Amino acid sequence: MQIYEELKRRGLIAQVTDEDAIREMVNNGKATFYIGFDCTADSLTAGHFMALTLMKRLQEAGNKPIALIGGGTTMIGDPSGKSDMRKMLTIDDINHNAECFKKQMERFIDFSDGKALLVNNADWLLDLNYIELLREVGACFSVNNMLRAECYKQRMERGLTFLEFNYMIMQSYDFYHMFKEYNCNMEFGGDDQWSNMLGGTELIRRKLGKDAHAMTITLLTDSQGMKMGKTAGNAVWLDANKTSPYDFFQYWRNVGDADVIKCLKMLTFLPIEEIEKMESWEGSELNKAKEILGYELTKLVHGEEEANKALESARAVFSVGSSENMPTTEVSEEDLFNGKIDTIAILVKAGLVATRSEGRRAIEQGGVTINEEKVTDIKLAFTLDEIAAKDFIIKRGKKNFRKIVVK
RNA sequence: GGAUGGAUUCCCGAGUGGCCAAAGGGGACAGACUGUAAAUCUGCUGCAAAUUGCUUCGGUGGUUCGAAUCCACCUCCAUCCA
Repeated sequence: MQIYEELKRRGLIAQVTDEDAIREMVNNGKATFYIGFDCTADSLTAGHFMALTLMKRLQEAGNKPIALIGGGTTMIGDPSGKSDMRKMLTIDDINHNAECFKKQMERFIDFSDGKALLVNNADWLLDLNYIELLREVGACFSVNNMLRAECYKQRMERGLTFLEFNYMIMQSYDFYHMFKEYNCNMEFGGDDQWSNMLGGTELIRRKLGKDAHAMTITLLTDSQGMKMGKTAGNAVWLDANKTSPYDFFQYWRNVGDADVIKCLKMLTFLPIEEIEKMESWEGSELNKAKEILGYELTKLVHGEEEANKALESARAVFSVGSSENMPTTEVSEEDLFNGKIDTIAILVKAGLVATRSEGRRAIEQGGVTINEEKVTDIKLAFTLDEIAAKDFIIKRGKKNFRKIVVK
C-alpha cells in the first residue's frame, strides 16, 4: 500500500488542495513539505505529536520534511479557531521554547545528512520591513476574503486585533519563502490551519505563478467533539518532567471506547491491518486495545524502558503485580509536624491534590486509601518509621496513586 | 474622537447595600454501578491551624456601622457614529 492510501485509511487526511497531484507527489517521494510549530510553551504536546508522526511517515516514504519552528510567528499568535487572544510572550520565552522544541523533535525525526531540515521563521520574519512587506505581498491578499475565513468566525463576534489578523499573512509568507529557498512544495498542518495554508498557496501562485499544495490533518477529537490531548484544559506534554511517562500512559489507557481505534490508527505505527482487526473487538475486550495504545505511544515518546515501567506499574495498581516501578514520592524529617506527617500532607506532597482543602475533601468523600484501606479519619498521621516499615501506597480516587518512601 | 452597553469564582451566567464564599448550568474531582470505558445517580468544587478565621466579584481611592452592589477616577472589551 502506498503512503497516501495509508494516510487516508488511517483517517489522517482532512482537506487537500489537489488530491491527484498530492497523491502523485507523496507516493513518489517528491514532496518537500513543511509543518509549522509555534512555540507557545516549553514542550511539545500530544497534538504536535500527531504532526510529528505524520512527518515521520512521509519521511519514511522518501519525502523530505522541514520542521519549521515559529520563532517569528509566535510573536504574533495565531487566532485561528481560538476564542480569545493569546497572552503575549517575551522574546526570551520564545527563544527558550524554540530550543526545547528542537530537542524534542530530534528524537522523532531523522535530521541527519540533510534528510530533514529544521528552520526557524524568526530568521526571516524578524527582519522584514513593514513598507517593503506591504508592497511585496500585501497586494496579494484580499481583506474581504480574509474576513470570510472560517478560522476567524469566532473572533468576528468577540473581537480580533490587527496584530492577530496579520498572522495569516506571516504564515503565508513563510510558505512563500520556503518555496523559494528550499523548494518546499507542500505544507501540512492541523485542520484549523486550512485558511492560513491556502493563503500561502495563493500567494505563491500570484507571486511566482507556481502551484504549491496544502494538506490538513484531521484534528484528533474524542467522540464528544472535544480536542484530545488535553485534560481539564491542561495539555498532555511530551516532556517527561511536565507529564510523567506514567501519566502519559494513563491518559491513553483511559480514552473512551469510541476513540481507541481512531487513536491507534492516527497515532501509532502499528500496521493498519492489525488495527482493523481490533475494530471487531467488543466491550471489555477493548480494554486490551487501550493498553496497547498506551504502551505504543509511551514507547514512541519516552522509549521502551519507560513504556514497560508504566505498563507494569499500572497493572500493579489495577490488578496484581509488583510495586517496583510505581511513581514514588519521598518524605523526610522536614515534612513532620509534631513528629508525624498527616494523610493530607502526604497527599499534597505527592502531588495527588493541589491544596490541603482538596485533600481534606478527598478523604471526606472516601476517595483516599492507604494500602487498599480506606482512610476515614482526616487527622490520621504517621511517623517516618511507620511509613518505612512496609510498602506505603496511597491512592486518591481509582487512578491516582504514589508509593511513599522515607528519604 | 463621540454615544451606549459591559468586565463576577476554571468557563458560561445570576446577583443592584447586610440573609454573599456569592443562585443556576457546564466542566473538573470523588462515591455507587462497571471494564482503569460510556451512560446514569449522589456528593463536591476559594484558602487555611477548619462548627471558626482569612482572601475574592477589572484596578485605585471614597461614602457607609456594613460594598460584588453606591460615588469618583483609571484600564480593558463589544456595538453604533466618525
